[in-house]
Amino acid sequence: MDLQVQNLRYGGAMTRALTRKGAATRARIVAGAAAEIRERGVDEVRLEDVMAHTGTSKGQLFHYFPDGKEELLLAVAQHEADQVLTDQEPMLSNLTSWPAWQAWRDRLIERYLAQGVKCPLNGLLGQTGRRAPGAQAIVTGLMWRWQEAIAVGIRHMQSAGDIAPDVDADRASAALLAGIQGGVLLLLSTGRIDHLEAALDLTIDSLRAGGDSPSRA
Amino acid sequence: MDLQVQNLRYGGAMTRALTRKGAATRARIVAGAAAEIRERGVDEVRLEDVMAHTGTSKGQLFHYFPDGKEELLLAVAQHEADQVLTDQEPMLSNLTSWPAWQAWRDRLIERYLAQGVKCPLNGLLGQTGRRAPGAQAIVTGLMWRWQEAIAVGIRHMQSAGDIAPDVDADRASAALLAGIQGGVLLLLSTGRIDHLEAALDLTIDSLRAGGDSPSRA
DNA sequence: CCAAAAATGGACCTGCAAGTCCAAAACCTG
DNA sequence: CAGGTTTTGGACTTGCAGGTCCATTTTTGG
Repeated sequence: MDLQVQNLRYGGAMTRALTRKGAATRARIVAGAAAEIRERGVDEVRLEDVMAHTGTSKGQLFHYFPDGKEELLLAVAQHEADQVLTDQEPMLSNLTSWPAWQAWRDRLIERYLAQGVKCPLNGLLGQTGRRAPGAQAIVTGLMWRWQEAIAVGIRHMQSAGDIAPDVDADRASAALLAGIQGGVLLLLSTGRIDHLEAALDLTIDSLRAGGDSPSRA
Repeated sequence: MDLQVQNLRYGGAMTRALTRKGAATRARIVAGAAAEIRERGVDEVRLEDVMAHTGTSKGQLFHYFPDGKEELLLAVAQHEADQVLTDQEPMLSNLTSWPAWQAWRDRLIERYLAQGVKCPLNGLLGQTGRRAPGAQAIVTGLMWRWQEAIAVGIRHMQSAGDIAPDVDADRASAALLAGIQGGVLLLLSTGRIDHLEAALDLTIDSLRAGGDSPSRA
């Protein structure tokens, strides 16, 4: 029945019977839409733009995304969310020494500096987030994975004696992630990278110094 | 010529000749639109919704906002931006002791906890931000005022000897603001207030402890 | 009380972008 | 190659939200 089938499941229903060619087209649409959205913002992108940019027709769009724009945006969101973490590798998974933390920090700065004002997820959160219930889940999942990766790094440093053992890794990683997100947000709105730098450096320095003074429960 | 006139200027052109009644109607539209947007999100709100919610007609909308939706959204953004800082008073302008910082922190938590998922500015930034050039300026201005208020608080604490003098107030306030923004963003996407709490508490604690170890230039 | 200006109501227009439909081509399997 | 399935192209429909327009009412200063 199914020959070269690639089941790509997202929300509830699964897509079936995708030919190799079909899968390629589908991927091309997602990638093209993602690029277009990064460039112009979510609500500035019409389906027609995606068609033009990817060399596809309306029939194809609705063939691969029967629920239309919403489903496409969901796929794009997933695509972009995965990209965010991938872009931080292998640093993010190797926070095992202070130079390694520094390298990760540098990668983040470099990446967002290059990206500039084009943040796909902020837009997708704001706009897809309310419409599609699934987009919320995608972003939440990304944040959770991100924070957990940081927490793993902190715990590793603790086990090596480089971070005080009384630091709450979960709270510290939550704070650091918040600083990153806010830094990116401020980069988006003000165009300056200062906040991201300051948040990263000060929070990491605080971990280095003595970390979480448990003055609060 | 002009009797009871209230000139409300925003971007370039100024609105002229506003009767008392007119000003009231205009204010009612802005407030109603803001409420509607907070409730449903920017792109879910149609002009018709605003009309229904404020008891106005299309003629009125375009009478007070000749440039249509864009101009209205700009006015709403300004309205909401002002509100953000107002909601933090008088705490934000009185960061003169550690209990005062704590009170400010508590107010922030309380406020955003109550507000929950309804963040007007995030949506307005994402959607109006790209369209209208002015919206970007509004948000930037808000962030700048916010950060400056925090910096003033830090400097005050330094002059009182409660924060180490080698702390860079600008960098520290930038980091704290980033933590707040990220915390709110994460509240929006995950529904949990943990990140905001962690960012606030850890950053303030770090200021309390010894602050900015100037290991980096 | 009058004339000018502002405020209001609501019918109407218009463009556009999402979504529908179907017929033709390409493709796979046996 | 035959028959079914997937893929593709593009014309057509549709709904709707933003914006225009003007006629009517209200307000205002003198």
